Amino acid sequence: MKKVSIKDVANLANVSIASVSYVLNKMPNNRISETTANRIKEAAEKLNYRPNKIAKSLKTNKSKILGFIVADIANPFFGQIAKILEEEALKIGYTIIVGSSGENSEKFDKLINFFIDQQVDGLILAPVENSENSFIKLDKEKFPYIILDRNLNGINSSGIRINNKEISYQATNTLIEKGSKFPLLVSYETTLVNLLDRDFGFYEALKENNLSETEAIKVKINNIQKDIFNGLDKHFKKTKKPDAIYFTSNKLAFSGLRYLLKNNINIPEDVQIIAFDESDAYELFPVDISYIKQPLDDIAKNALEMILKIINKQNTIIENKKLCAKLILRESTN
Amino acid sequence: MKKVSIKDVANLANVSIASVSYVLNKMPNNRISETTANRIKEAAEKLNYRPNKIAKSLKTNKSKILGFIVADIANPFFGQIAKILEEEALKIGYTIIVGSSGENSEKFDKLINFFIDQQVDGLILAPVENSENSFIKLDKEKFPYIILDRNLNGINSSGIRINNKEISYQATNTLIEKGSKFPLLVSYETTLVNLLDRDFGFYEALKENNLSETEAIKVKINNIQKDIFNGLDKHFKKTKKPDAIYFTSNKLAFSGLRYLLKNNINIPEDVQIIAFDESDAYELFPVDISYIKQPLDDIAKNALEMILKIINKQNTIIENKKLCAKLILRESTN
DNA sequence: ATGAAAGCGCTAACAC
DNA sequence: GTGTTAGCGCTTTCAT
Repeated sequence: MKKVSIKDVANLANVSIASVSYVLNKMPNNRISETTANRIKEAAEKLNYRPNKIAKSLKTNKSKILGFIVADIANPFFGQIAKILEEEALKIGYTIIVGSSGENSEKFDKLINFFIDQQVDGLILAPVENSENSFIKLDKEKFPYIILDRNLNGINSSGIRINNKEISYQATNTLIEKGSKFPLLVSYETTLVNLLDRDFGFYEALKENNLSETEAIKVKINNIQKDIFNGLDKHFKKTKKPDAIYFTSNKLAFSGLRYLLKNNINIPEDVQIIAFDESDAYELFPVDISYIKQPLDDIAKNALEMILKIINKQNTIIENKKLCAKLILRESTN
Repeated sequence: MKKVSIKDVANLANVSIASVSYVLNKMPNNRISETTANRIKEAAEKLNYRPNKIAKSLKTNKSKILGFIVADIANPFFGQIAKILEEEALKIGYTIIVGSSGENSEKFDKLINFFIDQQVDGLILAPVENSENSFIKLDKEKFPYIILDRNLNGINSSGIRINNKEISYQATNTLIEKGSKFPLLVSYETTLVNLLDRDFGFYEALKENNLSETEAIKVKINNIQKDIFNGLDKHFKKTKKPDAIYFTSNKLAFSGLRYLLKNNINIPEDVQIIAFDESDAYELFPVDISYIKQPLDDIAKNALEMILKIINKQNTIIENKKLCAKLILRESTN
């Protein structure tokens, strides 16, 4: 069963391939009479003609493929965004290819190259630590890309992010309002600015309320479980135990809650909890956890819109969109 | 900054484009002397030449892109497989594009068409209910594809699946051995054979042990939470309450465990639990849940291997690989 | 050992 | 209103 090409359609309809192309691409139709147009459409239908996108891409120099590089596609946060991205892209004839960097800057760079070789029209990137060089290269080649979710020191590119600092401030303030005197921060040991902003928001709230800083638990990104168990163990063996915890990511909350569960620490009586990110998993925890809900849908849709603008050169200036996360209060904060 | 093409490399190296192609594709090297080869490599390096895969695809009629259609990429089961698939594919120069059907046969068919138009070399498909026609069409066009995870009545295609019936039998048997007299089945109302097999395994174990069948809870795929809450409510208000539950998917377990938690039903004292699929979420549940672990890594790797074989016509017969899931026993079964 | 050239399927400028 | 044709960047056959 040979593939049918534009030539076959032209033959059957007794027209030139140019006419077929014109009709099937719905060009401004002062060309081609309605009768021939119909003849062409019928022929295409009859032969079940499927235009070859590869050939089209080669000619137009547009692949209509977008690359999306995340830290880990198996993380529901990125999974959810990928899903929406893919659905929205499909509607306008774009395809998304996804790669997982695993927080590794070499893999990250390799994926970028692979995707560019694949002739993607643009990239949506969630940077990893030490990936600055990848961005410098992209900028030098003027390759269309945007940054999603994260932030790199010294790299100023268009991107979609959320109000990390403000929402963290708000979350911490809430903990304090509800009575916390010794709130504990559990966050990453990182240089990623978006994550550091979450810390800043926390500390700002402390300062504002004249609370002294307790030593935060700073977790290595590839040693989450252990670092958290050890850290919490230390804090909860003190006489002055934390009475509230702010987890700056779903994965951190995950391990942390597990610790609290195993050690019979009561929420919210002994400690209040607020965690960044929504998670299905919270539903299986005995206490409904208060959390910060990111606008995943908006993030994905805005990202798509922004990268398309850049590809089509409707945007020459650097644009930074900051979307608003929402604090969802439940049992774990009274 | 114009893109550099094979022509530019040829010019700089003072050779024909054919020679460039030969050298860069590492053809059997009785052609081209080592000196010219080096000259070409240097030129390519210097110009930072990146072969255009689109052009190559057009010529070779191979896109090196594989389509992967799942029910929901945000479901960790599929997310995990997608991740491994993508990583393995990358190693051999293939790209994976993923689509989510949302259990909708129309969307499923649309994605297939979209991916074929995209010139994918082959498809890895997780069928949805009533998607038989899509497969009949694919078979008619002899388009390379394999089926993953699921099974459709009347469709006999190459695929990767697991021992649903056997492992379900084993799980149920375990529940009974540990003392259950009234095990309850919570599964889907579906025609998907792989899921029905899980039911069969359950019933077979009952029969073998001369236990009478309790009325199973059959959940509609788009109304999981409600159906389960209502179903369990009914069962736990009877005098003859279930003393063990077998959930045939992670999503079912999810809602079910939530019910048990909210209603203070003790595990394993009141009911034992076994659930299909691993889940991070179980880690936040007060009791460690026994579960059936699917060999995700093997599933993905075998799927890739199998579709490649079919694409390269090394396989003309229909091959069905059945991988073995593993029962992981923890607290919820004593 | 190397080059010339055809052609993959399409778009779009140009010709009539 | 419709056809002719160049050419996108590459692979590969055939010639030399």
